[in-house]
Amino acid sequence: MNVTAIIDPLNPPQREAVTNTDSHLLVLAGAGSGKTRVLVHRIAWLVQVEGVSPHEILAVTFTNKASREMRERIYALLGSAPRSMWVGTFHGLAHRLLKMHWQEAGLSETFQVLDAEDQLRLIKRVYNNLGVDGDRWPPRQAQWFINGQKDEGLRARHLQQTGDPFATVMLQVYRGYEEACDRAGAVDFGELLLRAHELWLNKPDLLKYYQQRFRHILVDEFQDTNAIQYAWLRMLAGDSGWVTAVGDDDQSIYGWRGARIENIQHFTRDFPGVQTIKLEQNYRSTGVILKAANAVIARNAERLGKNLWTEEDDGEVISLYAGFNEQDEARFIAERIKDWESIGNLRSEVGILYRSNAQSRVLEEALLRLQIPYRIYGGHRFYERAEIKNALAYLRLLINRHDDTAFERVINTPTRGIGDKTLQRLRDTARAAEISLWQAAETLLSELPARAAGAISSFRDLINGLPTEDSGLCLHELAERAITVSGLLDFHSREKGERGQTRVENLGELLNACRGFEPEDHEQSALRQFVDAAALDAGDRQADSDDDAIQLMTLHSAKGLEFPLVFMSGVEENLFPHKMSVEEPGRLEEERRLCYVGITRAMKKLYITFAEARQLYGKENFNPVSRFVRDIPGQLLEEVRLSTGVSRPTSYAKPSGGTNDGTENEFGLGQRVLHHIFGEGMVLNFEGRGAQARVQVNFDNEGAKWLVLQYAKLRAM
DNA sequence: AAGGCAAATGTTTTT
DNA sequence: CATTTGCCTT
Repeated sequence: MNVTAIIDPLNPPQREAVTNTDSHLLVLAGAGSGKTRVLVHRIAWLVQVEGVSPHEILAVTFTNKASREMRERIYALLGSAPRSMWVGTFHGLAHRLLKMHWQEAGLSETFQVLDAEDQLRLIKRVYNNLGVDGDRWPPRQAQWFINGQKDEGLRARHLQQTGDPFATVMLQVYRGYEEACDRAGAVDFGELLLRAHELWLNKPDLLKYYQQRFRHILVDEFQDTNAIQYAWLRMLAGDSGWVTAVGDDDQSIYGWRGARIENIQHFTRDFPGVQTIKLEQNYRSTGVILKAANAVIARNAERLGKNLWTEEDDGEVISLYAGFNEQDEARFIAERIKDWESIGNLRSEVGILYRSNAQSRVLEEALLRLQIPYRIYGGHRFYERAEIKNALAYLRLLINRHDDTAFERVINTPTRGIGDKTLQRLRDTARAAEISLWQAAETLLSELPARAAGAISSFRDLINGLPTEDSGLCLHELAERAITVSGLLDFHSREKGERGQTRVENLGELLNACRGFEPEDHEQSALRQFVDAAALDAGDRQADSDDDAIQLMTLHSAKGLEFPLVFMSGVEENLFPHKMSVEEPGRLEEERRLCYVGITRAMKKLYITFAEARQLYGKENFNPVSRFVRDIPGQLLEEVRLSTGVSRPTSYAKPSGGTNDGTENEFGLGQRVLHHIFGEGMVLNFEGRGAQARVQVNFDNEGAKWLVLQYAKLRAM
């Protein structure tokens, strides 16, 4: 195989990052600087030039999407699929380890992965058992607490008892939750990492085996690693493994969920002789966009320091638009998109980004009005939908009758007359006798009232009567039987409104996924592997990528993507940076990095928009433009002038008829005005007529005020 | 067991 | 404001 294919498409620092094999490597890869390319080419280099066996390589990412992409690109470059290489997410690899060594890890062979929803349910049950008041201590807070501790590698027994009532309750819940998980053979996401770490900690022989095996460890998005992931990596590397960490401190936006940007510094400290390589040449954006991004991020104090540059031209300036409210902002965006389409561009080349999901609504409405197809990211993903989880629960019961999470989920779905009372009895019995709910149901059959007993025994017969893994049927046939015989399909189809139909469609989609599923190994049944894969992969948010649609998403989910045309919307103080983050400097820096991420998504043209007035949670807010916009040098920005005579949104329309005093002609909505005391501002709203006519103005320095027109002596500007 | 109503609650999200 | 949740009723 030729070396040139590996290194020819690389610039000098990329080449260095690919070929340097005599030290640990820290690759600081700016946005759009070809980081995945470096990872993939480095793997190819190791295999084809250095003669490293794929067997000795472990590459780890954060998302399934990233690991899929890496696999595909390795395959494309090497021309073969190296089966023995471990490529996956932290959670996926940990899961794989725990499956292989379930005994050593102290798990049951059929342990189940809990997703966030399952976890919360279980926590609520622990609350019930312990008699903890859910109103005083919201279960979500306990979930947050537990996950946070696990991210740090801490179990309940590691935590100190303090006088703080909150901490005391949380600790109590954490303990109860750990017990409940153990009893149920359930493992949450954080637990996967924690257990995998402890597995090596407690079984030095196993650790030694993996240390000797994985001589080369490559980590993507290193800035997003949390404490336990870092500890895991460090342990695996030992004294002999070579680590390549690729990341960008400027794109660390997940600190709030445990990611530790400091791991980058720790890496250079903990691994002797780390070579640091910066990738600063950007292949994505115009000069203007990069200069703006650099200017914004430069104001962060805690940086390793990088400056993106490009060989491309400056390109178009960034357009800044001040909408007088969020509807106007959205309308502006939709109109610019119409322009974009009208000159023959694709809609899929456009991304609309926002800080929080709540902002998508108005944007959607505006797009709908102009009949622009869009796709919105976020919300529930495929394997998180109720109907899909119900179907999977039946499949899980097929594999393991003692899967209590699954049992609870479908014992009465579709409803078969097993109420809360019966279920609580099952739980109590199961807990007292340390048996599964399934077993408890068997035991209680004779004691339960006839109706409940009948329902339970028919449920048992139903599950027992379903074809199993070794029935010779293939995966999708098994699944189809399960959802039809159980009555689940029927149940969901009967749901009223559009919902029933979507749910049936989704169940059909699930069968499709079964049909297309390719099992990894042949030791386990396809069914088992499918159920596990579903637990670890939430599924793509939307399947059909062939239709040409605008992409709407939060700034967070935009990381890693790029669009020729980008709208960054709602760029206002208190929204972005979010008001929850402005107090602490550290959190503000993260917001700034988020802004940097947003700007660098744009390839050709960037619009930044904000609203002078915004309805949020039923209250009107007047926020000044974001400080981040002020950080962008003026010559890179062009303020889009409001067209005169902006049409007034219907919600503001006054009752027609009567004489008009002419104010509407003099001061239109969005009109800039000057007041002798308050200075400059923008007209937001009108009220009343004649002598009572009042006008609402958002002054640049004084905020929004209502003024009586006849006294205010406003001058149009 | 389903429907109706009041109350709570509302960054960011992957696994 | 609007959506979700939990509690209550039928």
